[in-house]
Amino acid sequence: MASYLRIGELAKQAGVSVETLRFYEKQGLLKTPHRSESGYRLYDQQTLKQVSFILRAKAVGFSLKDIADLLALEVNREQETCESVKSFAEAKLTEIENKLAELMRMRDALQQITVACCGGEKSAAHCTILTALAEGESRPEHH
Amino acid sequence: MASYLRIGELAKQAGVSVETLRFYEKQGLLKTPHRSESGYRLYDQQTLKQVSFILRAKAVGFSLKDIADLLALEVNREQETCESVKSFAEAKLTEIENKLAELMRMRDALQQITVACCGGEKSAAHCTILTALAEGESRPEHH
DNA sequence: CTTGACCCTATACTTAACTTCAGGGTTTAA
DNA sequence: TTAAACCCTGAAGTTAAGTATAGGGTCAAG
Repeated sequence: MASYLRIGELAKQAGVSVETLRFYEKQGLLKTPHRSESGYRLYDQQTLKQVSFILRAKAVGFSLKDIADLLALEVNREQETCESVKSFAEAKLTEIENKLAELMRMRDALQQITVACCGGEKSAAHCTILTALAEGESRPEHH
Repeated sequence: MASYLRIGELAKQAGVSVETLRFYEKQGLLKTPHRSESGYRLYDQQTLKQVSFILRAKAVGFSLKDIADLLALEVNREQETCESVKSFAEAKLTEIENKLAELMRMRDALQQITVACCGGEKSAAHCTILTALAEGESRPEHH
C-alpha cells in the first residue's frame, strides 16, 4: 500500500508547509521526486524520514548547508572518496560532542534553577542561569 | 585588578566583532554597560561569561530571543513570579532533553558511518546517514 | 599638534531560511 | 460543468542575525 504521496500530504505528515518542501528541493536537501503525468510531485515514504531528519538536525543548530552535506554522506566501500567522507564525518562528530557537552551544562544549570525556585532547600535567594552555570565551574563563589 | 574592558578588548576575548556586541546590547542580551567620561562602553569580566554563554546557546539552536529569556531567568525566592519562572525553565529543560536525545542519535549514526568507512567489518557497501539512523530506530519523534 | 588606533551613533546592506504573491493548470465531488 | 481544493513556476517580500558604511569624537605616541 503506502503508495506515492503528493506534496500536500507529505507536508502535512512532516509538519511543514508545501512551500518549504519545494524550497528544500531547490536547495538540494531533497532529491527531485518523481512526477505524475500532469507534473505533480510524487514522494515515497522514505522522503518523510528525510524531512524529519532535516527538522531535527535544524533544531540542534545545523544549517541547511551542513544538513545537505550530512545527507550527502554516503559510504561506498569501493570508492576512493572514503578518506574525505571519513574526515568530514569525524569533524561533525566533534561538533556534536561539543554541542552535547554544552547542552548538558545548560540542563544542569536549569535544573538548579528549578530546584532553587519554590521549595528549594538551598535557599538561593537570587539565582540566575549564569550563577547556576558558575556553580559547576570548580571556582567556589561566595557572597 | 581586572578592571574595565573597552569594547574592542571584550570583542577580542569573546571572539566576536565589536558590532556584534553593540547589536546584542540593542537586542537586550547585554545590559547597558557603564560609560567613560567620553562615552566609551566599559565592561566588567562578568560580561565575558555572558557573551560566551550567548555563543554556546546559539550553537545548540537557541534563538537570540530564547537566550534573552534564559538570561532574564532570575529566581528571587521572595517573589511571586516564581511559578512562571519555574514553568519556563521546565519548558526549556524539555527542549534541551529533546536536543540531547537527537544529538546522541546523530552521534551514533555518524559513528556507524565512520566505522563502516575504510576498514569496517560490517561491510556496509552502501551506507548513508539515514540508513545508519534507521538501524537504531525505535520511536518516532515530534517537533 | 598631528597621526593612527581606538570609540561613538545612525543607517543601509547582506545572508539564510523561509513566505507570499501572481498567474496559471488539474482533479474530484456535486 | 463548475467550484473547491489541490498542484505548478517564478519572482518578490519577510525575519533573524548580523555586517558594513558614513561621518564623526578620543587618546597616546612621536
